[in-house]
Amino acid sequence: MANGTKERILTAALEMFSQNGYAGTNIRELSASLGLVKSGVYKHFESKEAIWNALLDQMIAYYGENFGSPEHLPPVPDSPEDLVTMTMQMVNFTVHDEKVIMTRKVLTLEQFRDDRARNLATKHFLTGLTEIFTRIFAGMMNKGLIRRDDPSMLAFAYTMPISALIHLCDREPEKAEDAVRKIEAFSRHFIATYGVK
Amino acid sequence: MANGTKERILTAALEMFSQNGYAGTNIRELSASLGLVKSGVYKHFESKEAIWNALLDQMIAYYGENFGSPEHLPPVPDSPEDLVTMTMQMVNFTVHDEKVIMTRKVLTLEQFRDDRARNLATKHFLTGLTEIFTRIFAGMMNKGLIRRDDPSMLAFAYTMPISALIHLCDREPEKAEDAVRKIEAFSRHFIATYGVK
DNA sequence: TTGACAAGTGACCTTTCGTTCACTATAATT
DNA sequence: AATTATAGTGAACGAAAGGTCACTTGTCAA
Repeated sequence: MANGTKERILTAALEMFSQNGYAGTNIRELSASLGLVKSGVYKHFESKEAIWNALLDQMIAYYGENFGSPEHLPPVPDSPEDLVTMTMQMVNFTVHDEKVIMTRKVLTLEQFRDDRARNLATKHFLTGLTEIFTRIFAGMMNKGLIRRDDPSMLAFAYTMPISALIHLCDREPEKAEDAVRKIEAFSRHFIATYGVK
Repeated sequence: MANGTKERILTAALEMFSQNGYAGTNIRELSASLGLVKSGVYKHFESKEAIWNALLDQMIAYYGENFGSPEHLPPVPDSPEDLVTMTMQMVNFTVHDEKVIMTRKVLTLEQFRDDRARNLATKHFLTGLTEIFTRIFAGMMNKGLIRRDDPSMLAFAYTMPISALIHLCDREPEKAEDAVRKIEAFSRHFIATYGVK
């Protein structure tokens, strides 16, 4: 006993919420997937909503630690090819990491119902990505790698098409390979457009 | 009697599904919002799933008629400013039309559960938009308005940031004005980048 | 006028849901 | 050794879900 069941419940909840949404998930299945009976869950959480809130706490904390913090910023690329490489590393991680995939799906499914999910979704899908690449592009402009321009506009123009293809991977995983290739092609096209010759 | 109740049910279903999702919607509330009792709904649809399927049929047909058909393509702009104007017309419509908003939300919420919703979501959010603007940019290249380049790549690069901000409007309607302004700024930046001088 | 039918009602059924509770087994504490 | 806390069980509960059915009512065709 006493074996991190609370964590296992949260993991299972993430999995089920990301597949069926909050309303489409029931405690019976959730506990069964952990090999225990549904009342056992209530020894660790007082309600379904408490599970949801704890999961959101965890997601918010995870995001803050891994994406929201300034010290976790990727280094400024040294060459156009470096930007492509760095981008593809990030993309390959985010497209294949199960936990990150499920987090995106949950935020997608609950963004209209829960305020915290709404806010985190906007960070995850829009402002967070843009902020990271604003710094990157500002750095690359200083290094003379890309033409001087509004770095936040470039970041927006760069990250949103990539984000759209990441969403496609979540929706149709069998298209993931194509999507990743398309991202790389887009990245090269982007650097060809904005890079200095 | 006999007053298009079937249509009214579908309208109410679109509204409720787009707010609470399929699983989060119940027939009692749905019928109550139409001023009738839940068994009345079953005179028009044999089950909740039948409502869902009919709604999807309707959404697919609507998309085919208004976006998927070649004859409904917007004309090729005659100037860079024309592209901005046309874009903002489309954006202002899509961001404010209740039915279109609710359709996007439903597709967002059910894309992981229902195959037809999945396919329509990809069309709606990705391939459909890209195809339309591929033709537009090809036409603009022929007119010498923008530099020769891969039109489908440009269409992708143009539509996805716009799409991301449209999703933001769905998620946080109070930010809609800002988002629309940002779309216009992006559109101008895009044409400044790819337009011939 | 009557008969048929479509549309809507209200009571009811079954299932499933989230949640509670008395109880048990185990491990740690005193 | 006795006690206490923790984690888990299984039965049960009330509410809410989707769905059925006998019945009523209004409309129109024969």
